Amino acid sequence: MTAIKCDLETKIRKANLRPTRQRIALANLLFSGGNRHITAETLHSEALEKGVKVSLATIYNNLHHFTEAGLLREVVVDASKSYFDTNTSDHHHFFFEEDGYLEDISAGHINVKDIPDIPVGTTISSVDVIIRVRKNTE
Amino acid sequence: MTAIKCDLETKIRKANLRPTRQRIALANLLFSGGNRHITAETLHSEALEKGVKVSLATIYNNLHHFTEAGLLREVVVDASKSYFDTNTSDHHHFFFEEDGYLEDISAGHINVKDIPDIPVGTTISSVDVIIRVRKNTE
DNA sequence: ATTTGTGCAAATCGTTTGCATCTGA
DNA sequence: TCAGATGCAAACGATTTGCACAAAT
Repeated sequence: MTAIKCDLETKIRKANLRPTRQRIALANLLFSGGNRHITAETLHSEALEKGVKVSLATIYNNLHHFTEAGLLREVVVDASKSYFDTNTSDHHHFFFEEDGYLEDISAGHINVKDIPDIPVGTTISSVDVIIRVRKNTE
Repeated sequence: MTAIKCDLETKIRKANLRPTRQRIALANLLFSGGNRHITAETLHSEALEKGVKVSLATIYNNLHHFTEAGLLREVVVDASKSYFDTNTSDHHHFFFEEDGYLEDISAGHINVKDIPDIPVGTTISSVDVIIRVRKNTE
């Protein structure tokens, strides 16, 4: 427990953030398992379930702080809510439309070739591939 | 003018929609030029500018009707607002992050290869490639 | 002591909905 | 006639903000 906490504290400190009780708890939920895709709401209820008292405002604050610090990556797949991905490396996504579930696709599994020229004075900030998947209607 | 109107009316009729004054006016704004990327707000103000009286609710209704009818395609690039594309063919997008501007990339200009297997019982509903572009900071 | 974070409730923004009224077939 | 469209205003859900209080350095 101390080990994990220490790791998280260092991680948080490196991001120039103060390791507060709530922040550590959220980091713990986010970064202790494998890769995760969460929304503010799911993280909030998860926190409450585990007895961590945090307000939604704090959830949003920290999701944004973590994102700015490069600890999270925002994934835009749904017009109505924001997803955050704990996998910040270069990769893509399956999006299961019915249940709003995301799954990583490692960058190596998709070849994006022949990207057209971009306007002078601009830089590519990311190339996002989203494969939307639906259950068969039979 | 009649020619255009007639074309639009047929288009609307084929979509099983009634060619009402507002609907025709909106279709005219959407489908008379080349390919366009619009939001509810931009379409609304454009309509008002041209003296077409339409409520926002009607704009939303019709954007959705047109989308369901396959006359428009929704593009999810920005968590805070929805874009609709008059180009419904298979293609991708540049997204200029600073000004929220979209630009088409024809499907032929990007090769997406080696798409991984999708779960049994599911079908790919679309493969969206978004190249996010930012102005250089110099 | 000073700066940063937190929680609450109110405010905001895009979008949707309910309902009375109008309009096209 | 009458289903389908429209407009308005109210409702909505996700996100944000303002501000008083609490915690970290």
